[in-house]
Amino acid sequence: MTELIKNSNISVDCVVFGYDTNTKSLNLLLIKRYLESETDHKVLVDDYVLTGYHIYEHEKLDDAATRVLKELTGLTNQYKKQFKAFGDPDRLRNEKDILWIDNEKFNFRTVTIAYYFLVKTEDVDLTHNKNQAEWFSIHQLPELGFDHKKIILEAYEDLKTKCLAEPIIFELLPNKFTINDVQDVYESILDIEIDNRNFRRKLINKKYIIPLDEKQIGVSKKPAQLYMFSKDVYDKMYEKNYLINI
Amino acid sequence: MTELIKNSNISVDCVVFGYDTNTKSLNLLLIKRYLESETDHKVLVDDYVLTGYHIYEHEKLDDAATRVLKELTGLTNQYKKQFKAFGDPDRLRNEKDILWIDNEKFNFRTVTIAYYFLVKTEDVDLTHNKNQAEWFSIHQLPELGFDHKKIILEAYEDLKTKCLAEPIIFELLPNKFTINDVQDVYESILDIEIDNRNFRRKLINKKYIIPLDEKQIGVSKKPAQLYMFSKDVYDKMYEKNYLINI
DNA sequence: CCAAAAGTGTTATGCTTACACCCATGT
DNA sequence: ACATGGGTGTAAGCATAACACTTTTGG
Repeated sequence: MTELIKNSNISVDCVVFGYDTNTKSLNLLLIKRYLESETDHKVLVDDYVLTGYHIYEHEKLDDAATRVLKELTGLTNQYKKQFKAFGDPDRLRNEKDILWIDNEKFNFRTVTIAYYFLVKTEDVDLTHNKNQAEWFSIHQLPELGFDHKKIILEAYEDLKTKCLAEPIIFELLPNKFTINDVQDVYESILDIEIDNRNFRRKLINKKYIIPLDEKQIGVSKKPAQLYMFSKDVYDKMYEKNYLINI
Repeated sequence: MTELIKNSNISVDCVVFGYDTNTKSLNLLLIKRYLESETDHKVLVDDYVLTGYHIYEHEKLDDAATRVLKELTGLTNQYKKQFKAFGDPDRLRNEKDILWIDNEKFNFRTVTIAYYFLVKTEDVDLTHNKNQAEWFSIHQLPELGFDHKKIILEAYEDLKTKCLAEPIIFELLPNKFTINDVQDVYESILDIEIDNRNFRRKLINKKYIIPLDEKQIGVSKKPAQLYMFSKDVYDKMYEKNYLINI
């Protein structure tokens, strides 16, 4: 199995952003890290971390990230961005991290290549996952191990910037959505309020936001018009306009 | 010397962008890679690569990049951005790379953390550098080893995007510059033409572009007004305006 | 006085922002 | 009929884009 030789000092870590259409909230998928002392059963470590793993000797970085996401969520083909490498020699040297690493036997000096993924929480089935994975609101994170708080915050900053410039927002929405759905996602990610009339006009004017011959069904109030996003149209009309905005 | 234990499978590579005010061109600093066969003196490898090196066991990634830049140029405190990690298992496995690595004895599976730096070519003294470093126009690159062409192109794309959104352009200019100098840098980086009247109005209206009581001297035609960029003013007035621009 | 680069103004258009009420639907 | 969220219009201000000539200086 030469395929499975690990590079013990290089890993990928995955920041999994999940948007929940029901609660209209941006969430983060974290896994539990728990360790008891063998002698007196004292709780040594009890917090959360990002999902991640070492890269294999013959594996591309992107493939390692995709593998790690798949193991946790079963999902493939999700939007993925490699956004930063973290390699501070002391990044795994907090007290709890040292206890954990003694137990798990990996390298204290591990450089991690951090990715973030965009998924819909509804697509993830957590009922029988063995990692005790849970969704947490981006605004109410639990205690985090390693340097994962830092990684998460940097991923979030990158996401905020990126969703202003590229149509990644639609990765977090179902294929058919209402204008207000889109507004809700922006408001959740950016943590701002947006004027509905202006937002609506702006979006409807985009040629790649295509109204469908369909309205919401099963909704208890006035059903809203559904739209789809056409990546084809977007890609065709897209020309970098080089607007200097400093 | 435990400080100097190398991580033989992790490196940093530095894309050094240099703007030459005289030729008004964006350049790249590359070092020569040359190898002859010991037996018949046939030229085995003769091309250029980015400057880079392995990281030391107790060294931060940023510090490794800074060290590498300093060794090549003598410069410190330059604008620096870690923009991507490259870790394809075959990234160092072209024919010439294999010959080179056999000679230099490092790991075929090296993940490199790529940085780019912004410098002024006039600040770099290449007259007695031992790496045979040379400046090349970003639009006329020589043959490049490893996956460094790919790394350079991705750095350049990132630079183009970033200079539209953040005032990094001034890293490439002297402290005192004319409005036309700034326009020249934008035109060089973005490879576009900009209307001088519109550009001038736009820049002069920025509060952080401060006119000095000085004009160009030693210039053979009408001397232009000099300005400076105030990072303080910029930072103070800067508020993220969350303009959705998709 | 000439060459060269610096510098200047106007108009049209489109996007952004601010703002408050009516409408359609399911229950 | 009513509660709920969906949906609509206008005006002001600002930034952008297009466009060509005059001014200043050193030589």
